[in-house]
Amino acid sequence: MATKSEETTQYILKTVGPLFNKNGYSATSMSDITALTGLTKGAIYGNFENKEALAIAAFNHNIRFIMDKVKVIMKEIESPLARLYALTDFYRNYYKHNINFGGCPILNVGVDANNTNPKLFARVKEVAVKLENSIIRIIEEGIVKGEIKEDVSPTLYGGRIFSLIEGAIFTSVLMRDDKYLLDMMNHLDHIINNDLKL
Amino acid sequence: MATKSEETTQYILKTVGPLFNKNGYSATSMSDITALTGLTKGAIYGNFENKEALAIAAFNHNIRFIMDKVKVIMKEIESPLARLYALTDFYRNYYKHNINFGGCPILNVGVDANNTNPKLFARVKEVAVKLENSIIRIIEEGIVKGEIKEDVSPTLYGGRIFSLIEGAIFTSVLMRDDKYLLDMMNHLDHIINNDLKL
DNA sequence: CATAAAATATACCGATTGGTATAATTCATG
DNA sequence: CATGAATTATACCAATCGGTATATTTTATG
Repeated sequence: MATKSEETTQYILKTVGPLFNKNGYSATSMSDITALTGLTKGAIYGNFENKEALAIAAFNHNIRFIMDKVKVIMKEIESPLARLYALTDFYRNYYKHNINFGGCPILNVGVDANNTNPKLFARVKEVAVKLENSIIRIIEEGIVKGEIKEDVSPTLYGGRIFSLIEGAIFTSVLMRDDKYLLDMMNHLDHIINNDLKL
Repeated sequence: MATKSEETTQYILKTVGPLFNKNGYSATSMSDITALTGLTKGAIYGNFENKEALAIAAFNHNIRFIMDKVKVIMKEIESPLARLYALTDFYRNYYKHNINFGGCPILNVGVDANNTNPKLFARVKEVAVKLENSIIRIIEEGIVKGEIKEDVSPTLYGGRIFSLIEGAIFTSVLMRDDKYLLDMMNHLDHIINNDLKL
């Protein structure tokens, strides 16, 4: 049980996470990392194979950082429809909670790693599919439980809701204004009420 | 009239445009640029002050490359409502026409330059606002011409449509599947028909 | 508290980075 | 077609890049 090493590993990840999320892979140098963490290359390379492995680990850490909050909220709610409304509420608060963190890791790394870092990009895609599927499963469950219309396509609406959220995060982070995200969540509530809700 | 220099300038921009759009600012080196163009540093730095100025010029070139196509389409159409439908049709074809080009420059550079390159980021924001405003103006004109409901907020729907499009492009480029973009344009048509159309 | 192992720091590596001074070449024009 | 100006190529710069070998320090344990 390498306690000390595991501690520094976690310290590095939580410190470097926002840095990678804000600056991207190429714009983040190992010197930036040693400077911000206050550690030396020995400590970094003692715990991570190379920069790429560190970036992937940091991305995973960032995702868990956000998704753990969602899971806590979702665990309390059994109704699929209520879970969808909870999702819009979660993203209503997303901007103010995540702007200093650099916005959405899926969006940032999805754009950043595309065409430049295949391994990192593959991991982002994996997480995106997972997230999309979790929305799809909520809708499917809603249909089974008789809360959502039977003729609704879970895959179609799952992908649509995912795109819709990412787009609104992008615009709000770009414009430095959460109004886009807030309005989109109103629109999403409207979709739930009119298209999904039975 | 510096003809030769202006020719190389344009050649550099059209060659380097897709490179910057796909790889981003930091991941694109001057060596990449000289290699791809077949020119030397003398030619590059003879026509552009530095890498940053070249990246901004490349972004502007990329934007014009796409927006010129939109303008050509829009010029033929006088009805605001018809112009909105033409917009959804334009983005239905967007993926297959732009995937080799690297997707949407506003999305890519908006994410890439955020927190890392203030000048480039300011330019992206400027273009995004301009694009958003052009959608807003279509809606405003639609209200004036009695094609769109009077109680519709042009700014709200302008921002919403912008976010919606960018989000769908992101997901389609991430997933390497244009189904997200196609479905979102169906959804956008639905919004136009139900929320906007009088 | 001695000791071996684990973890971190130090010093260094070749390669590449963006950028520049200057040489060579191509260009337009009288 | 000679000539000066505009343009591009060459050779080089210090700084930084990601990464590594080794020395030092810290840690856990008998």
